[in-house]
Formats: sequence, structure tokens, C-alpha cells
Amino acid sequence: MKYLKKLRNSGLRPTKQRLQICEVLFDTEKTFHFTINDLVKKINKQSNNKISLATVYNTVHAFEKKGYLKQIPINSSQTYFDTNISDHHHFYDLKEEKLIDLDNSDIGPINILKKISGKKIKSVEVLVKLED
Amino acid sequence: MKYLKKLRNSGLRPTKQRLQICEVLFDTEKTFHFTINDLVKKINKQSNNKISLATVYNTVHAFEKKGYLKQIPINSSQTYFDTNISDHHHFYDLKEEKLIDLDNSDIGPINILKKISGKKIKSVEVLVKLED
DNA sequence: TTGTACTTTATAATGATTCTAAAAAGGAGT
DNA sequence: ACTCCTTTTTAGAATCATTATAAAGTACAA
Ligand SMILES: [Mn+2]
Ligand SMILES: [Mn+2]
Ligand SMILES: [Zn+2]
Ligand SMILES: [Zn+2]
Repeated sequence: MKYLKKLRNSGLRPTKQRLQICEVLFDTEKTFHFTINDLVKKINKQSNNKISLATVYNTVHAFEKKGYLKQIPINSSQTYFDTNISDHHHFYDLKEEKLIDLDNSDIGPINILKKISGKKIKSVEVLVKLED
Repeated sequence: MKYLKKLRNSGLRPTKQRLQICEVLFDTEKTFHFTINDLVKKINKQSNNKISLATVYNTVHAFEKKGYLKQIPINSSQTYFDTNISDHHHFYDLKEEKLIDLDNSDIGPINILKKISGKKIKSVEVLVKLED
């Protein structure tokens, strides 16, 4: 099992639900963006074992907390997640309601000149909205 | 009435609810960030006329569509709006759950090198998450 | 003033997400 | 394998921000 160690190292018990979700999320050529609903569909397509919705939510949040997923800041009725955990940014196609990766190299370096005392920067995320 | 013309020019009838909401939103020294709940509280503090929740939602969305408000892309349980409609960016203090403006001058120019054919850029927004 | 389109409102509906609490499963130690 | 304890899963209920409904009220052009 490919993801046993990953889960154990994270202090997450490698249950069959988590292993299956790992396969759907991480056994792919390319990274991708998804909502919880997208993920449930993928799970059901991949195998006949249903995983309860609560478990899908729990697992996604557990993976996010461990840094295996990123949440994308966007105003949508559903929360978007990203299996691409590298520093990068996004186009958001308003018409298609689709996210597109923007590599760091697609944007010049970003320099935050303002400082807030007692706080440090955790992340810098750029969202570029696209219209026709 | 200070906002009659503004509303008429927008094709929005200047009802007393809209005028009151204009006062709360735009009769201020500084711009600010708010959720619908914040706004309802401000309205109730300012006068005894209650405005129905549906009207607050309708009005905020009408003003956003007209460009008098901006929605801030952030993952929160409530949608944040901004009376500062200039091009600018945000710190988000994760601990305090507060937004702080980042002027364009606080960030160097942002150059989006990647192009998507048939699409044009509508907005570029940077969200900087802060932790302790 | 009258007609009509727009607006407000109370209320219900929606839908994503979280909560609950009981059953199931993982795993360390024996 | 058995025990014991903790973690996890699960169905279903609850939450809650937001949107829809449709009836009553209002703005305003003619
Ligand atoms: Mn979440
Ligand atoms: Mn909205
Ligand atoms: Zn991405
Ligand atoms: Zn702002």
C-alpha cells in the first residue's frame, strides 16, 4: 500500500476510506482542483464502496491540516481544494466557473512592503478573475 | 438627499431602505470591510427602522453589481464585502479573522505573464494570510 | 390619478457544512 | 488471538448563510 506510510507518518490511521481517498486524490498524473461534491463523484466512479459524506469532509480537512491539500480562497457556494500544494496562484474563469493554475513563474515576484507587527506572513495568494 | 442622484443614475429607485443603507455604507470617513450580519447590526444601531434581511441582501448585491461594493475572495462562513472599491489587496489575520487593506503601493506591480486566449483579466486580487 | 414595473417583506426553502452519538475498526500490549 | 482503549466511520439531524416565493407596498412616468 502506497499511502500507508504517508498516513502513519502523519498520525492518521490508514483506514480503507482514507487509503481510497488518497488514491483518488494523489494517484494522478496531474494535480487538480475539486469541491467535496466533485470528490464524492470521483470516489463513486472509481469503486463501488461508498464513503459517507461526513468521512469525506473529515478526511479532506484532515489532509488539509497536514498540508496535503490546499484550500483556494474564492467566493463560491462550495469550497474549492487543490492537490497542488506548491506555492502557486489561480485564474478563475467567471463564465466557466473553473480554476486554472498560475505558476509562480507566471507572475513576477510579489513583495509585500507593509508589515503588521507581531504577525508573520503565512501565505500569499493571487486570484486573477477572467471574463470574456 | 445625498444619495438620490447616485441611485437614480444607477437605475435603482431611491427607496428609504436603500438611502439608509447608503448612509451606513458610504457616509464614513474611512472605508471598511463587512459581512451582511455586520451591516444589519450597523443599520439597527443607526436607527430604529428595521430593514428586512432579504432587502439587505438584495441591496448589497445590487450595489455590488453597480460597482459600489466589492466582494472579497476569502473562505469564510460569511461573505465579506468592501466599501473600498479601489484596486487594492488584503491581509487576512487568521487569528482575529479580520481583514486589513493593502494598498497597491504596498505591493510591487503584479505582472500576469500567462495569457488565456479569448479571456481578459477582470481583476487581480492578492490575499496575504497572517499568523502569529 | 392611474397603471405598471420595481421593491420590500415575512416566511419558506435550499444547500453546503458541521454536529451527534452509536457502531466499527485500528493498533499496542499481552 | 484476545483485551482494551482510542480513533474513525456513519446515518441522520442540526446549523446557518443565502436565496426563492409571492403577496403587499411604493416610485414614478404618463
Ligand atoms: Mn472547510
Ligand atoms: Mn453573494
Ligand atoms: Zn491550483
Ligand atoms: Zn479592502
